[in-house]
Amino acid sequence: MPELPEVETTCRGIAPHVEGRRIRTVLVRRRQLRWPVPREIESILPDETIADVRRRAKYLLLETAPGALLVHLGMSGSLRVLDEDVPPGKHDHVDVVLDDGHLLRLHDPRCFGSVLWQPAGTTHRLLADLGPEPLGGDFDGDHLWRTSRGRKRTVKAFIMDHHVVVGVGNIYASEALFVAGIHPKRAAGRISRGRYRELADAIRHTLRQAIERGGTSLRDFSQPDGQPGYFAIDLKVYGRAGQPCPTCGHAIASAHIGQRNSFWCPRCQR
DNA sequence: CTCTTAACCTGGACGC
DNA sequence: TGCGTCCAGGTTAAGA
Repeated sequence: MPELPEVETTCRGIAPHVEGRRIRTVLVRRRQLRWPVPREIESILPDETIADVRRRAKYLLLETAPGALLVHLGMSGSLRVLDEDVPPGKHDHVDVVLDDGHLLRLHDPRCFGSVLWQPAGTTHRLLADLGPEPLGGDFDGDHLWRTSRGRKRTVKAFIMDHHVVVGVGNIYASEALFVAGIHPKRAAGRISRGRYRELADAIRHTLRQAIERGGTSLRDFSQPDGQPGYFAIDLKVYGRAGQPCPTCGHAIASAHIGQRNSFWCPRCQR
C-alpha cells in the first residue's frame, strides 16, 4: 500500500530504532523479490553501523560506511522493528539483525518490493534518473509547466512519471488533480502555467497532510502486532465512484487512465 | 524522444 | 465450500 507518505512515515518510524545500531547479520529468506536481493549485502553489512536512514522517492536508504542498503516497499511491503526472537511469518523475506536484540524485518506478500545495494560514492541506476522530490525546493508549478511542453500524454500519467516528479502514486494523483480542479485526462502539454502552480501546491498539500496524519496515527514500529505506519486518509475522490463530490455533490466518475484506476468530479475538474 | 503495454507475484473479494 | 476471475495503492523493460 505504500505511497510516499507511508514510506516517509516508515522512515521516521524506524529511524530512532536503527540509527547508530550496528548490524550483526542480514538474513535473506526469499531472494526473488522485484529484483534478486544482491548477495553482497550478507557479506558486507555485518559489523557495519547504520549511520543514517533517509528517503529518496519511495526508496529507503540505510547508510553505512561501505554503502547504502536500499529498500523499496513495492505495493504491499512493510518494515518493522521487532525483537530478534519473533518467529518470521510466510512473507517475512529479509531481516537486518541489529546488535541490540532487535531486527528490522521486511514483510511483503506480493513480492513487488526490493532490497538493493548501492556502494558508497555511487548512485544506483534505479535512482539515477529520478525527478525532484515533491516536498523539496526543486519542485514547483513552473517545473511542471516547463517539463510538460509538447507532451501529449494525460496529465495524470505525467505527474505519476517519476522522471517528472517522484512519489506521486495512483491515489495521490487523483486526489491532487481534484484539489487543483484539473481533469485527469487533459493533455499535459495543454495546461497553463497558472494551473500547474495550483497543481504543484495541491500535490504538496495532499502529501504533507497525509504525512501529518501518518505521524499522528503512527503506531509503534517496534510492536509486533498490527500494521505499522499505514493510515486511512480521508480521500475526497479516490475509491468513491458514484458517490457525491464533496464540493458540488455531482457523482464522482471513474475510469482507467493508462491502466490505472482514476477518479474525478466531472463538474469540478476541467 | 515519447508513449503504451506487458510483466513481475500473491492474496483477497466476488460471482457462480 | 470450492473454484475461477478480477483487482490491487509500484515500477521497469521492451516495443511501437
